[in-house]
Amino acid sequence: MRPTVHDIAAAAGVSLATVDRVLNQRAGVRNVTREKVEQAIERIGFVRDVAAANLAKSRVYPFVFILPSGDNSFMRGLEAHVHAAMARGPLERMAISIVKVPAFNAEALVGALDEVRETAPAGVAVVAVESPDVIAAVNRLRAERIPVVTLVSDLAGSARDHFAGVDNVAAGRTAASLMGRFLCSRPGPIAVLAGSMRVRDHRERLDGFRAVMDKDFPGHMLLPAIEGQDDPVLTEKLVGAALAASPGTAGIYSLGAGNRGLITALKQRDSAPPVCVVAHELTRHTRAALNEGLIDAVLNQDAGHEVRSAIRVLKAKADGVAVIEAQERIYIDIFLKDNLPFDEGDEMQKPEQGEER
Amino acid sequence: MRPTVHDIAAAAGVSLATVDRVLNQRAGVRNVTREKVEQAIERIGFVRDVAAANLAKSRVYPFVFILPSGDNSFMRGLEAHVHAAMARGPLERMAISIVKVPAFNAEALVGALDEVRETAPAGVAVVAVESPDVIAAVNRLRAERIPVVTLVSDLAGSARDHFAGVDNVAAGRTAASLMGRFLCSRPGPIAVLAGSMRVRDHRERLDGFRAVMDKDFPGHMLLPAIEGQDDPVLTEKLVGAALAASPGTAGIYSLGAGNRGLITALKQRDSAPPVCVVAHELTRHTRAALNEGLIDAVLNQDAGHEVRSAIRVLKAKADGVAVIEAQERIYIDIFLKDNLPFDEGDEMQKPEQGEER
DNA sequence: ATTTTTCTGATTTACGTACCTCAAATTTTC
DNA sequence: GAAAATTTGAGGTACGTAAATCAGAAAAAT
Repeated sequence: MRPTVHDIAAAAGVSLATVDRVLNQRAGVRNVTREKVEQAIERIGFVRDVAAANLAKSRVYPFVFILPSGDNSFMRGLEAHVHAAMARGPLERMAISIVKVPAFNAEALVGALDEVRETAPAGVAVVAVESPDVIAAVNRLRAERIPVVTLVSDLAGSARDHFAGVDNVAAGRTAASLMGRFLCSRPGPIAVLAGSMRVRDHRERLDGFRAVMDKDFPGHMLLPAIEGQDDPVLTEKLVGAALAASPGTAGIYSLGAGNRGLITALKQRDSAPPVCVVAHELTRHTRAALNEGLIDAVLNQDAGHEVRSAIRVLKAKADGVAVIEAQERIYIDIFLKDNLPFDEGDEMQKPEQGEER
Repeated sequence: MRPTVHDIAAAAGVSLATVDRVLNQRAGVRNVTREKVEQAIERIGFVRDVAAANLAKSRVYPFVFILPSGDNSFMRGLEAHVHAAMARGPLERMAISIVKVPAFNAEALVGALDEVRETAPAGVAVVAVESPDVIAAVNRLRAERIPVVTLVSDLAGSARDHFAGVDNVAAGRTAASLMGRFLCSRPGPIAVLAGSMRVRDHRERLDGFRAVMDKDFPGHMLLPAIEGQDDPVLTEKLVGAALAASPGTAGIYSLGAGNRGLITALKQRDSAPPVCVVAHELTRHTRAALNEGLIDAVLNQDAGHEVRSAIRVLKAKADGVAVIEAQERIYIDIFLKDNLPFDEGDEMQKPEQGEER
């Protein structure tokens, strides 16, 4: 049987009340006594029964997710997963709430972070925007011992506890590696399609992609990035124009949110020589395109994993329990048409009105 | 606030004792009363607080993992992960134990399953061997409402609750797809290296591999499978011989446990024309070979994920709680040298004395 | 040495559920 | 309609921890 607080009291030769004072860092214990108790805890290997403690405290964990608003459908998918977690929240004594802020707006994010801090939550998950002010705001949360997890997009230089997301440089490198090998030394320039170059994860992907392309497949020229602003119509137009301008284009790396427009553009040139396409995020559109052979590979980050991982980490941090690092590492999933997961139960991956990302 | 048993009693107009009798399916309640209580539960949306219930019951979950013995290092890695879970077991009221049976011995497995059943565990995870007797033994467990999860290797036709493992046919298909594209229409036969063709997951991988090769890359002949019995020395000899016999070999698919011998054999022919190699399971040997360019891609199943997933599912089933299907799907990880996870905290992936699988 | 302050002990209640006992009420059986 | 059997109610204790009160002991300050 696991030792209990009573066992500590007995082992330390003090009363239950004193043990409680030490355990819950209440005032009114001399240092000598405190040390005696702490040694006893160490000696008998006591670990607090978190479930019982929560029951006694009738504790709920108020967790806050700060997400960008707007119609980025990857983010909307992420939000759907947070909602799913909210629904099962009560079962695990969690009260998850969502705060939305305008995308890529550091000032608004700082405001949200500070407001959230006032409510003294048990943990905060945030899709970070890079800025010194945001770093400072996150650090203010940490200064009040509120656990912070960055989601999807990390915040380098901050005191955040954890990052729940993929290594985007590695993702870009992998995309280049696949692309280069799939091209089979067929020459021709490579087009890059992004939403906007002002987003860190997109920049990182491009950096990784370019690094491997330059090093391992130097024969290919990288065309300047097309910025489709995640707009299907605009993207289709720009991609069509780019392909017309460089008819010899050998490959396209779609590292952002423009897949739907990209796919439409690709369909309109079926007689043209094939182009090797590597895209990000598995949605119903990219899935279909993979199956049709329009897209050769899709790199995916599992939003559901990211959300659940963030919650697990927040809870562990709130409880002062160690996290299983290996469990919380988010892998880049590589999908070819041959290892697509079955559809069932996949609603979350393909938001209803969602575009491709 | 969540409704409690007291709320049920009030809502149904009965006493706490009666609510308790209904909730815990004790005898001595008329059907009319039972229905009244059940309707009240439904109406106010009561869900049992599992943590409090477990506390009251001082419940521990005795889970049993039945693993094959022998020196298959993938299995030993799996066992290490089970041990890791055992260590954190008490924290979550779990008492995990391991039963080892001779590998691929259906009779021994049946004996183990029946013996385990006697101990009335809260759940059983088993690396299945395919046989009607094993199916029957698993069904006997299920008949006593003991949750059963198959691990790594599934048991088709049984009443097991869940399979914690990858889709090996899809893995084989993916390997073929990568291999075919990486070969860039370079001709030549393809060698297949297996441990033994009597294992279901190996067979499935080969089936998937062959299907895609025949369909999408019909130019390549598949050489008969080399069975290296997971022995490094034997494997090295056989692979060396095979490469010498077919000097034009374009690719090697290592679908089993022979990676260490394979790598040694590959190193001894550095002047020979390059061979495209796709292997299974990321270990320190395959990782190094990836980095050196000896292996082109590694497909991996994350043993840690599988173990933790199995435990989560067993616990959920034992509690009568729904599982999050999307969370429990084990993906095939594809590793190129560009997306290898960092080393830190990776001990479990590379068992100390472990060979390549 | 006395007062004040600080520390410690003993005890109680609570969290939500499980499980037990005993008596009372109700239904069934003859 | 009485006896027997079944069903229900009321109440308590327990699980391991938190949090509180209040009295008493020890230390510090005067």
